[in-house]
Amino acid sequence: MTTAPTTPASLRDRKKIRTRRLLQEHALRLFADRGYAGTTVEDIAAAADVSPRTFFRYFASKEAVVLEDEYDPLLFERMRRIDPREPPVGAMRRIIASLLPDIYAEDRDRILARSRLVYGTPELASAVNGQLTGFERLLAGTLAEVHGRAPDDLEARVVAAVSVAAMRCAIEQWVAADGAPDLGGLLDQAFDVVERGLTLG
Amino acid sequence: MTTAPTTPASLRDRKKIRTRRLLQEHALRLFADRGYAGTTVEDIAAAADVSPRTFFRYFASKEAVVLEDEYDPLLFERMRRIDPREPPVGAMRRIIASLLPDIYAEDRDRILARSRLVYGTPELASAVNGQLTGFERLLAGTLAEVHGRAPDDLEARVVAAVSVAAMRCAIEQWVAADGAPDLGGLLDQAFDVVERGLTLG
DNA sequence: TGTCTTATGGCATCGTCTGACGCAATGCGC
DNA sequence: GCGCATTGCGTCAGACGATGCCATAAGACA
Repeated sequence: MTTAPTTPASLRDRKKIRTRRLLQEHALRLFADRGYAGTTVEDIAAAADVSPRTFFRYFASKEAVVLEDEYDPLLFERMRRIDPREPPVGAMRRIIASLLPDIYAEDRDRILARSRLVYGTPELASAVNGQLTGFERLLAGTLAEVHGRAPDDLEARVVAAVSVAAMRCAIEQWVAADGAPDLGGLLDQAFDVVERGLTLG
Repeated sequence: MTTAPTTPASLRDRKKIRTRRLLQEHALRLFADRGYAGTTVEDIAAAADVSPRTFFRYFASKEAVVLEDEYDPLLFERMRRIDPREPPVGAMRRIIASLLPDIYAEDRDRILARSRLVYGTPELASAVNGQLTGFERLLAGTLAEVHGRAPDDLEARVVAAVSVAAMRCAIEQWVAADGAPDLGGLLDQAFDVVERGLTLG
């Protein structure tokens, strides 16, 4: 994932980054140990050796510490550059496929663990849906703009919503199978169903 | 909506039904007045003249008082009777179309008001997504069963997820336009996009 | 070193939600 | 009607998430 070298800047900034990472790591460890509901923000703060108040300065909510995702911005960035002549679904496939290898190489296990936690915890699953909705909205807007349609165009929204839904299915399946099958293959399968107009093979 | 006459049964049961309805009505009224966040469970309980503790005996959460929906079971029921030879999307269209007139006639305004509240309140929007996920899962299971596939079949899940997504888009559009366009027409438009493999017209 | 900025901790508070317990209303067999 | 079992409800106490406020400590900068 060729994380940019990002000079640590000042001591202050380095500390902030460190605290943030500490909080997230301890949180995920504790969640895995005692479950999400069985872990309080106080526990996490204590483990990271900061006050509970400070936890909420880094994360807007207990959920946020799990949902923070560094890949969304990347995906957005690429979406914005879609060629209007390219069929929407094809574009989605291509972009995801181009992002996947990097993610796979570097963060596969971390993402898998986090996903297991998310899908095993109703509250988190619901929250991640909210996140996907945001993504969907942005995607719909981009699609509408690229194709010269009104910002709230129904067809653009459907394309966006359906693409996200297909993607989500593939990922869920992947997580459910403990990351055993190739995610790229599952995504292809899912998008194939969509492209042939939702008929069962 | 030809609500079954359902004899009121015992006095106790009638009281329970009454309290439940009271809580829900006052809640929706207060939410409309002061907003969702601006209304506390204590307010609702006071308006309905019960203790806050009692509120939670009727509704599992503050959200639940909004999300309670009497149509889901109906939709489920019809889904279960799908003919395997019928294309899945066509079946969805047909079932929804058959349900719509009744809902439209009786509860259109109530549903519209509730939907406005839900989509205008991020927390509720997220919660309703969770509800849709449940519906999606059930639909996927039914589809898989009807077509003789494994319960977690990816294609069945994609079909379910995508159908629900398309439906959701149409409804959101309908609500955003204040119920002005015909919901049936929007649903047709949305499903058309899906059936032609997600190409923009 | 001295000063300005900013991150943090502590405290208080609100709101959601849950468990425990006792009381009162209802249902029911007589 | 009467007495007993059932059950719905209010009260109390409390955990937990989340936020505002203020004092203080740590880092930035000259």
